[in-house]
Amino acid sequence: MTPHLLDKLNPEQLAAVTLPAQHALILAGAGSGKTRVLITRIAWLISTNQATPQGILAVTFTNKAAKEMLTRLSAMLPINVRGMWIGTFHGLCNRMLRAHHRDAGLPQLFQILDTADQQAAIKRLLKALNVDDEKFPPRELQHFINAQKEQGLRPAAVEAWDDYTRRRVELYAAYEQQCQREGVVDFAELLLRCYELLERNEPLRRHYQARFRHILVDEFQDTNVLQYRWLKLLAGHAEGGRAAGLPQGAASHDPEPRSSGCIFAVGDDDQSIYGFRGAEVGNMRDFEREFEVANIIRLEQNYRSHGNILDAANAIIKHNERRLGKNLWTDAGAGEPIRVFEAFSDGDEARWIVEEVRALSRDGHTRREIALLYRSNAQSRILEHALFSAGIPYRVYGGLRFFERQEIKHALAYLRLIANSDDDTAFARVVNFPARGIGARSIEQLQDAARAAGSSLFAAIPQVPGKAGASLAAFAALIDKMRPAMDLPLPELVEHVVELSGLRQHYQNEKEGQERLANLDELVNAATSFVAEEGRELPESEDGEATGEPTGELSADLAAFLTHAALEAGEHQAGEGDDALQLMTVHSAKGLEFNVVFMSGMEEGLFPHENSILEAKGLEEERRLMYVAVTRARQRLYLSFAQTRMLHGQTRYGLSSRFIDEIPGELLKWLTPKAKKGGYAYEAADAFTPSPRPRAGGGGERGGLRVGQSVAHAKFGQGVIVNAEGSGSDARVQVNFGPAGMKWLALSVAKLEAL
DNA sequence: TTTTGAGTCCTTTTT
DNA sequence: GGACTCAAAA
Repeated sequence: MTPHLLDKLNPEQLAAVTLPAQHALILAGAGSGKTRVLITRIAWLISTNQATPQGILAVTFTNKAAKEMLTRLSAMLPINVRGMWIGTFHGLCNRMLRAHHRDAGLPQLFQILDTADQQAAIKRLLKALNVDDEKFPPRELQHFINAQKEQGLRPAAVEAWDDYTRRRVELYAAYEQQCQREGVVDFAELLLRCYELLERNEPLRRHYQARFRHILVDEFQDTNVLQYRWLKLLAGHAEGGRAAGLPQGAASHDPEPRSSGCIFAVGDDDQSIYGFRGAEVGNMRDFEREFEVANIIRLEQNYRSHGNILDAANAIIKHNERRLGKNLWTDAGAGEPIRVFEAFSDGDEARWIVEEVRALSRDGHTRREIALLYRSNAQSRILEHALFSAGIPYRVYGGLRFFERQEIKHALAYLRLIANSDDDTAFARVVNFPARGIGARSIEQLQDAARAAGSSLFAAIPQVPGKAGASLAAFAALIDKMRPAMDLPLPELVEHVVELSGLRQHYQNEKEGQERLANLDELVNAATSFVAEEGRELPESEDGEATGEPTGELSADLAAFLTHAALEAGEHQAGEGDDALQLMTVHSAKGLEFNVVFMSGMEEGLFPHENSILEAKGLEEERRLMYVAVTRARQRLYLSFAQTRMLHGQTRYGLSSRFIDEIPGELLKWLTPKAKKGGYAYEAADAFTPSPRPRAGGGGERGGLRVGQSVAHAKFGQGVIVNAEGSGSDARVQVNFGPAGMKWLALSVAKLEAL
């Protein structure tokens, strides 16, 4: 027992940590010590012998959070956390599927498709079935399939209302067959397959139910339908109606005796920002009702931010209607006001940030403690450019991840082919890369042969006659030649494959190949550190699986590495230890905190993003995102926006974000003169041709129209011009008509009346 | 078959 | 601004 474990907790935190073994819901505001409560709870359960490390399952959403949990836990307790079931939903499901791959109907070395792989697989499928990808855009189909899976729906269970959807369901079914044949699994499939495994296999389900006495869930507000059902299954909570979408109710109390664990869920409905990928805030309410949660504890004291920052966050989130309700407070002082800066252009904004960062550095702030946040990844480029020119070290999270770079994916595809030659996605990726004279026609022949034989592309190679067949056979020979290298240690295997595949040679010959070569070397390093990594989980052997398989331990290394590459694509970052400025999207900033936060791009259409402005639901999610952004800051918060911004090669004119207006004025300190809304916009009257350095205010106007101008339209009603492009007779304006939506109107056609 | 160049669409956020 | 697709030329 570690007596000082509970020392520094406040009464609410203490109550949460030491709750009896019942279902519990902790509503934890930003910075209220949520993670701390979760970790201390685990430590407390173990050190008071209420649970064994093996009896605990703790699940998070990001690898970052899972890793942190493991580190902090091992600092608290003198135990080996290695074998513990702590990880992301995807990671834990993967682990379960690997352990019971046969019961789950998967090959032992099944591969995981990331988003790009999945899209490639769908494109390949559409091509093979001769489906018009104009009518069924791969991206859209991908979303459709994932959405169904996240609802827990197999093709047979999807209700198709129209022909279009019926066809999409057919394609969904075909996609499933393809994946099954190739032995690959996409992200959503990991969860669904694991859920079905537990649901159908009663002994297995009982085994895990009996084992996991305590199930702890971080960021519960981000769970989707399927994840919630998975949790229910593990906690032995019977599902109501089996049919999808049926509200339970009939079976609200346990038919099975309580032979299983209880759920300790921690969440903050105000920080639910993953609705776009199926997260259901409603799960919090459902959980409360279905599990008859007696213990709801609110953690409202914030230990992170100064008062002004917190007041701003509270003021913003108050504009949302659907809330469980909670108000953060702090006993730290009010602190500094929130600084607001208006820039002429995105470039000016970036340069101003650079200057401000320099000043902060002079004042003794560490760069590591300064974060630069933005709404979308595309915004990072201009910031990076300015920082790079200024010689300020920085580190970008997210964006193009290491394992998503093309040269890395190519190398991994060779490795995947070695592990599983049926992996057609990997096959298609590298069969002609580097170029070896196998073009579209040869592939087509091969595909026909494969379809006729019902086999994978690789297996169908001997079927192809002639010259194409010879080239293909040479490729097959190449892969076969690589295979013995599986007996080498992983880093050497990677090195070997980079060499034999001709990738190294290829990039050496390429003009821009230097960086790619460096990345391939980095991949070897990544393999080295992966093998050396201490905290890596060992292959599960408790259920007698994974014995007697022909595959040796080394290929288990390979499989684990490939899994790591797919599941933890973002984890591998160079320059981790440096004192660098932190750049990331608001989404990836969740769960982190910094002394100083710059929130850039505070413009209507960007933040809130124009795609979400129209529906209340979308806008509320944007607002929660803003709430997350604001609450990342401990001492100082900057909000900045630009009047013009380059977006997809076009100049866009922005208004300041409504979220700035939602902060009480007395909390703000304008670093530039505050203009009246709509009034500051320079007139774009010159037929809206963007001028390089727009003048502010004044000047003549044409037809009384300019960005920020209120207008009236006969059909759509009143609105505000938010954007403009083109000139002369091509001039078009984008108008936000509020309830009637966002419209692009040609000035020569639409009759707009200036108000 | 491969390479190159013009043209198109894109972009929200992540495991 | 860039990744990707498709057409024409080597």
